Amino acid sequence: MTTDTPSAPAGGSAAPPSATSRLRKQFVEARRQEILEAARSVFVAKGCDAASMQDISKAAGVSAGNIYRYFPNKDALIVAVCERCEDEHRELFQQAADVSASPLQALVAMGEHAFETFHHDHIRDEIMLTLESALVAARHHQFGPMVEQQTSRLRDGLTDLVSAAQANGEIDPTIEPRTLATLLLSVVAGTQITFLQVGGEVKSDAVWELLQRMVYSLAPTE
Amino acid sequence: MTTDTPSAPAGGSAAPPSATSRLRKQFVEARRQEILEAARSVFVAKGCDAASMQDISKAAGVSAGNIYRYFPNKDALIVAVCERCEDEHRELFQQAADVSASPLQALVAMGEHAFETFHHDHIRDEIMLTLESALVAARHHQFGPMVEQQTSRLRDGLTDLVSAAQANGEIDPTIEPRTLATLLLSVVAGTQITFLQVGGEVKSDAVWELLQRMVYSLAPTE
Amino acid sequence: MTTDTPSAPAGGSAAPPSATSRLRKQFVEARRQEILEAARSVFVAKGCDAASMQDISKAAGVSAGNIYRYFPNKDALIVAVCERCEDEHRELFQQAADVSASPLQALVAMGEHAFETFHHDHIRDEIMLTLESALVAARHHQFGPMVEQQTSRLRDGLTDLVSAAQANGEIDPTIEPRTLATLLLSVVAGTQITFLQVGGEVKSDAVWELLQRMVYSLAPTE
Amino acid sequence: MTTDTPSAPAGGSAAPPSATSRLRKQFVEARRQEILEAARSVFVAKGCDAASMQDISKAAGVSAGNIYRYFPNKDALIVAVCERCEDEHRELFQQAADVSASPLQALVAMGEHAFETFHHDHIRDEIMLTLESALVAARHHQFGPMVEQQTSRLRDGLTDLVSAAQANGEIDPTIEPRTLATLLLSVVAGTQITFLQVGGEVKSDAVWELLQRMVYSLAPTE
DNA sequence: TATGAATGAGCGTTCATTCAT
DNA sequence: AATGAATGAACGCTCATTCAT
Repeated sequence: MTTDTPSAPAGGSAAPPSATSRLRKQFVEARRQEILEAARSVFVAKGCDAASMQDISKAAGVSAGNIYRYFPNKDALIVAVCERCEDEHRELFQQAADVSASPLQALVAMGEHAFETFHHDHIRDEIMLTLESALVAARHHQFGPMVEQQTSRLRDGLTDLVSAAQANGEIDPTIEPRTLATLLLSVVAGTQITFLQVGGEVKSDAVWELLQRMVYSLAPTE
Repeated sequence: MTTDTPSAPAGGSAAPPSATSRLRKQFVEARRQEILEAARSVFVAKGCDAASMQDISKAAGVSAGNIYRYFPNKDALIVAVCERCEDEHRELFQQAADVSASPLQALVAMGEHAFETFHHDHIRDEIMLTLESALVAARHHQFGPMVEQQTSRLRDGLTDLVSAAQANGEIDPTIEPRTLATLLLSVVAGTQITFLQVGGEVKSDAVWELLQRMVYSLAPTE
Repeated sequence: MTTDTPSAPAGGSAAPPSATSRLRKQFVEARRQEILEAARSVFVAKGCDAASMQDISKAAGVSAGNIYRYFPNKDALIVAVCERCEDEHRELFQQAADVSASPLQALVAMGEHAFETFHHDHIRDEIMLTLESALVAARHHQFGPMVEQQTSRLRDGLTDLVSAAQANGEIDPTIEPRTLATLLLSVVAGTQITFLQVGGEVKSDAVWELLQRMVYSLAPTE
Repeated sequence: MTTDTPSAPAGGSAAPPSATSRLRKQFVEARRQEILEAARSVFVAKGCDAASMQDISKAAGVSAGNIYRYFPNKDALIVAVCERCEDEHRELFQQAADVSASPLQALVAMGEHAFETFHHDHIRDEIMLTLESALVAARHHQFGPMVEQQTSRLRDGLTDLVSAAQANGEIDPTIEPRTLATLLLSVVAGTQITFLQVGGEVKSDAVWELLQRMVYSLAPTE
């Protein structure tokens, strides 16, 4: 994660692109992503509030002032990092849905994926950033809705899957799809919090096994 | 040359000190609570880190410096606020356990209570404070023991209840008690997050109904 | 409240003054001295700047606000403490002069006394207060002469003694009395600084022996 | 000096940092020295404790926060100022030793130098800073090693010189070298204090003459 | 484009001082 | 006369942000 020149393989140092505006745009975007990545790691390590622009600039290998060429202020950086997190989550869930044979299998694949993350190296940090993100969003929300709720979109996707599973005869059709979607989403989020609070002692795999059993119990009764 | 013992000696002449000191102590405690309440609201509104002592002092209607008469520093304020929250939670859960006839009923009563809170007036604030608390604890391990202990104790209580329910023939004994306890705890915490993220749109009661059904499906198979 | 005759002022703070203004005045003075003593010990322990009024009030066994009945502000306290130090020094030196048979013997007795202090328990603290006092005086001096210089008076006394010793045929009369007085004074003050800087390693007695020898070498040559 | 237009720095600092890092480094070092000089004058005028970073920043013509680019905290500033003083002293003493023919001559040259300083323009400031430094060191043992080491080194040097003079037959060999070294050091330090206390009235040259006579009296008896 | 020196506002905290009791 | 709660102005220090280079 050290600073290296991302886009210019040849040449002495990080030379600014000069030729076409297209190249410049690529360069700018690449630099933006570098900074975003650095900010993410610092936010995770120290918290959004405690992280200073100096910290981020050091992690990104650029000067502090230069960050302001790519983001108008620190808050924008925070929002951008949080958004990127959500994007990643959604993307991964989408992939899980795509490769599955049936709606229920897709749901299971998503759960599998979600609970797999507990074995990641920096899962604690990831969780903290997620919580921080939720709090930031909630606070802004409190004084007036601000951002398109990405969580809602995720929940909508799950709801659709549940409906499909019901249509497919895999889940009891008398269950309200949105309710089950909410519950599933909440188990994942909740296990994260518990994990954070009681440390690695949580056996996330066992929880996932049990959750699967409980979901399967919702199969339609003949 | 220290002061002599301020305890009231025999005789009627020294009447004022005891009476006034009693009133004073009440007053001091009341002021402490005022500050605590103010701090709580500011922590919720801006986050523990972003909340300044000035903010709190304004909300409490005292000078900033004066807060230090009642709390040694900001961290102590944070801890005090979080502890008060946890105390309330634990107390309520304890009550739920006490009035129940069987272990499973106690579990259900607790869930009932937990999901009832979603109808509280300031539930959003409560949730945000809970998350704040978890984040603060996770970041600074100085506060860690406090929260970890309290969460662990709650989880231990739930685990015991699940075991008892298994012994009572109410839950499949092949299930690992701690795993089910973790899952239940996580559903509650997770529903809070979801509630925070998607707003009042979440039908917490329906989630609770569904969760109950899923738990009941874990009854021992004959 | 029960004790009526506050005739013993030094026995700890006990009785409020009630009857005559004469008694009241004694009481006030006694309290003043108590506070002064407490302030002195705190100044010595923490330095004049770092010592807070709270510290002093605690050491004196009175409330912080009450000190202001006896001293208009902290600076006045500092000045009063420093003055008292000087008074003590002068008094002790005076005693040494009184009991001596000849002027030279008086000088030696004073040196004896001065170097004896290095064996006191809290000599380091005493020295620090002396230096602090000198600095405070010098600073005020810098912006305009303020206090009668008590050091000058001491030096005058020594000068007189040297003159007397010369008249007595104990010291070479060609030496300027004031110069020798200054040198003697400086050796004492200087040894204090050295003592402070290099710790207890300084053998003050040996220095005193050597100084004596050097002074005796100033006897008149026949 | 009050605040004037910030874009036109009054006094010495004029050159903005230019292209090469070499020039920049020079500029940075120059700024460091400016701040050090300003700190020195403020420390002398108000005392190390009472001097605020605001005072120093005003005296240096920079913002308070900017000082922290050059010194990590106030303590470091104090140490740097004191160290600079000591460095100057030691260097001058070393020079005196180098140009002397015999050990006794070296001692005399050092004394000559030491007493010459009383004719310096800012000798009062120098003395006050020396005392400040001693007090700070005595109070906070964090600075202790620094000052103690330097004073000890000086005393060691003097002790060696005395020994050499004894070996050279210039001083009575029955005298303990360290004791005489301590006495000489103390006379210089003590004269400084006396100078501070009684003002310019002290005839330091006469004291020095007398001290020389007393030292010469320590020559070995045939 | 990129730098990093510089600023200014704000942080948590302390404390001399005041004043109602 | 004495208290101690309260204040307000600093304190040392940090940091988001700006800007001349």
